[in-house]
Amino acid sequence: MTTTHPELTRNQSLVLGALTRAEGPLSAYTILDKLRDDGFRAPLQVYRALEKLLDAGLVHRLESLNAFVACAHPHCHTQGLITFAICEDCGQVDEFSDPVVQERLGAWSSDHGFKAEKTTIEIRGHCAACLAG
Amino acid sequence: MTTTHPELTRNQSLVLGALTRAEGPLSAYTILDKLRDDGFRAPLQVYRALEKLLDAGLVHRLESLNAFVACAHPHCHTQGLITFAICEDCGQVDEFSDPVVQERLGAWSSDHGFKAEKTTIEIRGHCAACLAG
DNA sequence: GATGTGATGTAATGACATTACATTGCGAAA
DNA sequence: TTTCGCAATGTAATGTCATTACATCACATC
Repeated sequence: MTTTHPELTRNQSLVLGALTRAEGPLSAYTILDKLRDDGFRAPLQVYRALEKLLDAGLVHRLESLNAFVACAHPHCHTQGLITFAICEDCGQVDEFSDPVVQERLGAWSSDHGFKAEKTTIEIRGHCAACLAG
Repeated sequence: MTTTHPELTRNQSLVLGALTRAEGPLSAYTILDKLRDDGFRAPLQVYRALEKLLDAGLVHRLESLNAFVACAHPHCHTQGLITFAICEDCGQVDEFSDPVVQERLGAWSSDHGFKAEKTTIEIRGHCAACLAG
């Protein structure tokens, strides 16, 4: 079994490349600036590519930052519920998945007849490296 | 012992009032529009009031909506970690706190030497009432 | 009365995202 | 092969969210 992503278009590859090279989240407009030399001119070119990459699970959106980051585990199937730990000093993002958290939030939803579509968990703080500084 | 909030200024009271009357999240600009008749003219008047209300724990910011909501439990002390369940149909927001979730995220932070400052958990979906619709 | 501080008023700008519409490239149906 | 349809793309304009900069006011303290 392989996780077959649909072939990426040129624009999608460029955006994914920019996010992968950057070791941290980028805003759509920052991506746009990085891709000017590749012919990008307008925000929509970035947002359209991001939409597909998000659907494919290759990129995540960080709601508390209004920014985007390349998935740390692009080979795996889309995980269930991902938590992001974001360092406010260096910008690094750690991505992990806790089954107990997922189970507890799922239980609340069940108990309340709530149908969850998308769950965001983001921890803002300071990573070990920066604390050691 | 009582949780004494500093007295609210006129602008802060107006903003809190608008959020309390609205039974759901409001954007800063929506609040501004609602308070035109009370003399509000500029976004900053709203954002300044929101800042204090957020600090006091009387209002929450929903990151995935870029909007604000009056706290459902304004009498209690500031809770630890609050999860928001947001209905995409009716806009209603449920607010709850799960100690196990808090414990698990805290454990991850400890394990990784990460110092959490602020954690966001938001579940977007459809509430029971709207599903019954 | 002079001074300092926190709240307020106003304008301008910056940052993030979407709508609207024209065009292009390419595969399938005729 | 031509035509049709559709997805991707290009471009401009606009909408939405948030902050910076600076002037003013209210009021307590000295």
